[in-house]
Order: sequence, then C-alpha cells, then structure tokens
Amino acid sequence: MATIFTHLDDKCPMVDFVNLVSGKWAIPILYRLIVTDDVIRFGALQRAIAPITQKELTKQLRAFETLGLVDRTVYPEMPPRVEYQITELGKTLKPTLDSLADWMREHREQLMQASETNSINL
Amino acid sequence: MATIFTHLDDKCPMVDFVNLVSGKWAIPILYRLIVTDDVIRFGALQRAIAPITQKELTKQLRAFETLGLVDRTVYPEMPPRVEYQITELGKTLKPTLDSLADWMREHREQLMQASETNSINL
DNA sequence: AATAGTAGGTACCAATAAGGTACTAAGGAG
DNA sequence: CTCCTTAGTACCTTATTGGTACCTACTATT
Repeated sequence: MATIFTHLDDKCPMVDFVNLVSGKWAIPILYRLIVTDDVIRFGALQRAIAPITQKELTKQLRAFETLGLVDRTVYPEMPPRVEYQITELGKTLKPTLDSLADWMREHREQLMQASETNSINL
Repeated sequence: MATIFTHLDDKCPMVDFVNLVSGKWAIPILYRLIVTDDVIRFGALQRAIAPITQKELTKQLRAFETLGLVDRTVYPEMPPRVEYQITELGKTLKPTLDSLADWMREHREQLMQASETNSINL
C-alpha cells in the first residue's frame, strides 16, 4: 500500500512518488476527488471509480488522509455516513492529473490498437 | 502487469490509464527514458531507477514496447547489449511527467512530515 | 411481524504482482 | 584457469490485491 521510505532518494522524484503515493487505484481516487471538488460519500466515490473494491478504497483513503491529501468526516449515524474531500494540498495535484487525463483521452485509441495488434495478455 | 482491458470504460480516463500503464515502476521507467531522451542500455536504466529488479524492468519494458511507447534494439553480441529509447508517442507524456516530478519535488518534505507525525507503517 | 435493502467498514481466504537469489551465454582480463 | 562482463530467464518466497461473507441499526416493502 502506501509509503515505504526504504528508498526515498533524491535521484528520482518518481521513485519517491511511487513510494509515497502507491497502489493501483491511487491516481484514479485522487483524480475523482479533485474533479468532484466537494464532499463525496464513500459509496458514491466507489461507484465513480468502479470496479474498485471497498477494501482497496478504504485502505487508500486512509493512506491519503495520513498524507494530508484527503479529509475524512464520519457522521455517527446508522447506516453510517462518511464524507471525503480533497484538501488544499491535494488540490495542488490538479494541473498534473488534468494533464494526465487529457493525455489518456488523446492517446487511448492508439494505445489500445497498439496492444491489440501486438497481442498482449487479455 | 500491463493491460487488462476488462474495464476500459469512458467513465474515468484514469481507470483506463492504470489498466494500460500499470505496475509500480511504470511511471519511474517512462520518466527516466523521457529525461534521457536518447538510447540507454538496460543496465544503465536499472541503475538509474534503483532499486528496481531486473525482472520487473524487463517485464515493464516489454509491455511499453508493445504499447509503442518504447523502442528496443538488440545487438547480438556477447555479453549482450540491448538499447532502449522512448518513442515519439512516449515523448508526448513529457509535459505531464515533468509536472508530476515538479509536484513531487515541491511537496516531498511536507508529505514525508505528514506521514511521520501521523505514524504510518514503515 | 418478518424479510430486504441500506452504507461503511472488517475478517478471511484466493489470486495476482513483485522481490530475491541463482543460472545462462561468449569473450576478455588477470 | 578463474573471474568479470550483460541482459535476460527460472524458480521460489513475500507483498499486494481481489472476492466473498459478515457486522451495525434503521427504513421500506411484503
């Protein structure tokens, strides 16, 4: 999951990045919270990032809370209500993730075609 | 590893992204190839992205080759020589990854401090 | 009144991904 | 002769992820 400081070296900021913000669903979760730009409940978040599992979403959100990227508010009701929101620190990732989303939208077809013609494990 | 198309939906470009460009070391590898902007041998690449293992680097590079993000040239010599280079398609990721590297450099201290005070699994 | 659905988890087990050696090839240096 | 080189591969162990089932207590349907 998140944050193994075994190799936080200056050599490569990306290695630092994967050590701090790791996990398959990390970027999709942060991106969804950023584009929402408001509080969002756990269930709504999960549906937006489908097919992430509850367990993974919980684990990642807790890690992001620890890093100060996400705020978590629990309402002691039944059934439970928990609201999440991107922090100011988390919002500083917006330009970067917007850029990544644009890149993906622009090159999705080409990438899919390449991997199909070169036959990859489906 | 790379490319499971089970859930390539339009809902979230980031979910598409993690399905195409997946793996812990994917971003560090692409970033290193992009900043190098020239051919680089397997060993040099591995040392630059330490502590990645040979196996992981090989696996990811093959996946990127399939996606058309990386060129691979084998020289039938002994000891073997294999050179890798980012493609034009791969270079289109440069602004995005530069932005991510800048973000990491700018917020590294804050993130590390947050995770230390909030005590995370080391 | 008994069941079904709700939302945010947790516990447990299976599947997958990643890491750690050791091994290979042909030649050159010591 | 032995060691060292490089880009892998094979084999095995560990870490991460996914797939159910279960819990809480209230509300709506049957």
